[in-house]
Amino acid sequence: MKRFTKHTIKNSLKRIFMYRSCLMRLKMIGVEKVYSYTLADETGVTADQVRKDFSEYGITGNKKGGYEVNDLIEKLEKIFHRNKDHNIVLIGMGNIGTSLSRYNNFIHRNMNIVATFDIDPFKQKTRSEIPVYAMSRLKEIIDRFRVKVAIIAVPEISAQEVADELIQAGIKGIINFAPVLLKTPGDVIVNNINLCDELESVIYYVHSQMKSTGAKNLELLYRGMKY
Amino acid sequence: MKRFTKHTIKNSLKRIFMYRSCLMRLKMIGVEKVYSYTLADETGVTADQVRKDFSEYGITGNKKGGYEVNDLIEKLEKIFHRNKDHNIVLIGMGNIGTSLSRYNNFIHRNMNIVATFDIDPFKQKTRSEIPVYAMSRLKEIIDRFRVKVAIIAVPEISAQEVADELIQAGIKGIINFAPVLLKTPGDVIVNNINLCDELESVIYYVHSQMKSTGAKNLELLYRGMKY
DNA sequence: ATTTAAATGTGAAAAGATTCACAAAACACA
DNA sequence: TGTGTTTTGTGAATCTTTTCACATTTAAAT
Ligand SMILES: NC(=O)c1ccc[n+]([C@@H]2O[C@H](COP(=O)([O-])OP(=O)(O)OC[C@H]3O[C@@H](n4cnc5c(N)ncnc54)[C@H](O)[C@@H]3O)[C@@H](O)[C@H]2O)c1
Ligand SMILES: NC(=O)c1ccc[n+]([C@@H]2O[C@H](COP(=O)([O-])OP(=O)(O)OC[C@H]3O[C@@H](n4cnc5c(N)ncnc54)[C@H](O)[C@@H]3O)[C@@H](O)[C@H]2O)c1
Repeated sequence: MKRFTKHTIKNSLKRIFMYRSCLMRLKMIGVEKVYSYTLADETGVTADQVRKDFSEYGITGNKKGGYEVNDLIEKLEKIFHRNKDHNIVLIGMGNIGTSLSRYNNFIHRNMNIVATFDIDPFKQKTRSEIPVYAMSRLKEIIDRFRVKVAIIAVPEISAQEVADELIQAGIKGIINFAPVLLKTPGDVIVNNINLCDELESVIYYVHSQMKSTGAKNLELLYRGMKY
Repeated sequence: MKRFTKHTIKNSLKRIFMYRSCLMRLKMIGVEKVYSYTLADETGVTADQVRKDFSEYGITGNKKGGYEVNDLIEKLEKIFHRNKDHNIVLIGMGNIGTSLSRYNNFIHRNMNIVATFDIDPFKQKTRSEIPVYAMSRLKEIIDRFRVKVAIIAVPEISAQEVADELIQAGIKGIINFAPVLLKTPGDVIVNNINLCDELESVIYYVHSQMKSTGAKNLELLYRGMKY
């Protein structure tokens, strides 16, 4: 019966990524030293949690002295092998694909979209910094740039088909913007981003809050993490 | 010390949204009846979990007979007061903002971006289906359309400032694409979408997997939900 | 009408995540 | 050098989520 395995990223790991991106920001504005509660404050978790997370991943600071920002970033980079560049491909140069291809923050974090692909020959002629290739050249480019991670930004109907092609070409990780759950082999991770669902959940929350001032019903559905 | 409350949406509620969008899709392709394992299969969770979630929200089906798709959708709509339209505003008509403003799926799910805003006077002249207003008209429009939810798609540096203006104007829910944690009062929910972090976590996963074939280290960091 | 098979629905058990609480370390200052 | 203060690091306790297991219901088959 088992068709595929859905990998869910541990909460603690997600938070570690938050800490990292927060540290980069703090570094940029000249902060040199942080305490567990500094990071807590910036990321919306508790200081206990920050320390517990660090403990889980074997990251240590200085008793009383907190953590050196540079040192901490370096430790995280090492643990997450993020010191080298990563080549990415993007499939589907439509609305969202084009905007993602122009997103500078990816590059700032050593993630380079080296090539994009589209079936539409018209899109392939687009003047853009990153080349837009025909789908027929997928494997060639993926091999050449040793790409392991891809972004899917094609319509829902084509998403599974494109995922299959990508996996065939050796891709091991996918960020999927199409609102479908892709079926992939166990060794290929998929991270689905469903913006409609995200927006709906906010609407739902706002609605619930407006209805029940008594927070009785709300309590049931939401958990407030205080700090 | 407490500055704000971070609301995290319950996992079960997120899954309920997945079930819903999945049911809509199944309905479109003509499916009339589903079982807990059908939904499990489509959404990547276990059948037990689907039933447990339904149980939590008081949704029932027919023993042996599964669930009627129409009936189930209706129950979800009722519970989530999603039968009426919701007006949304979007701030920042740059790369991602523009692509979001053109995203059809929002409308298909009764979420209408009624107006967009930008400080750049040039952007305000853009020919687009949805009007682009100056920030000075924020409160006026939000009041007129009774908007409660906003999308922030402005640069990191301006995000907090824009959030403050929105809250001033009566907004109660925010989807934030800027990679910063917004500080908001307890009754305003924020859903942060951080695409860099999402992409990084995929890269991290792929890397770990390639290093440790023994799955020993992996086991520590990822949890595989089978079904 | 009776049996069989296939689902649901839900307490109870297990696993996982968060918070608590406090000992240990280290800095500051007398 | 010693005393007080601040912050880390981590087991233990608590709280939440998921999985298990099975009684219950119902549709279909005989
Ligand atoms: N626009 C948004 O803001 C937004 C937001 C969230 C999710 N999405 C999702 O992202 C996907 C793309 O949305 P969009 O608005 O950019 O759509 P779009 O139609 O503007 O772009 C889709 C692109 O994919 C290309 N394409 C189609 N089939 C292909 C195939 N088999 N191989 C390669 N390329 C192919 C098309 O030529 C087109 O350029 C959809 O699944 C949508 O639901 C979009
Ligand atoms: N481009 C992407 O694919 C992408 C992906 C994820 C997240 N983001 C994030 O989304 C945000 C926008 O990214 P972008 O690439 O669209 O940037 P952009 O520069 O293309 O667009 C930003 C827009 O916001 C407007 N703006 C700036 N300050 C404003 C203010 N105070 N009030 C109103 N409008 C203001 C600008 O005029 C501009 O039109 C950034 O925070 C970015 O990190 C972008």
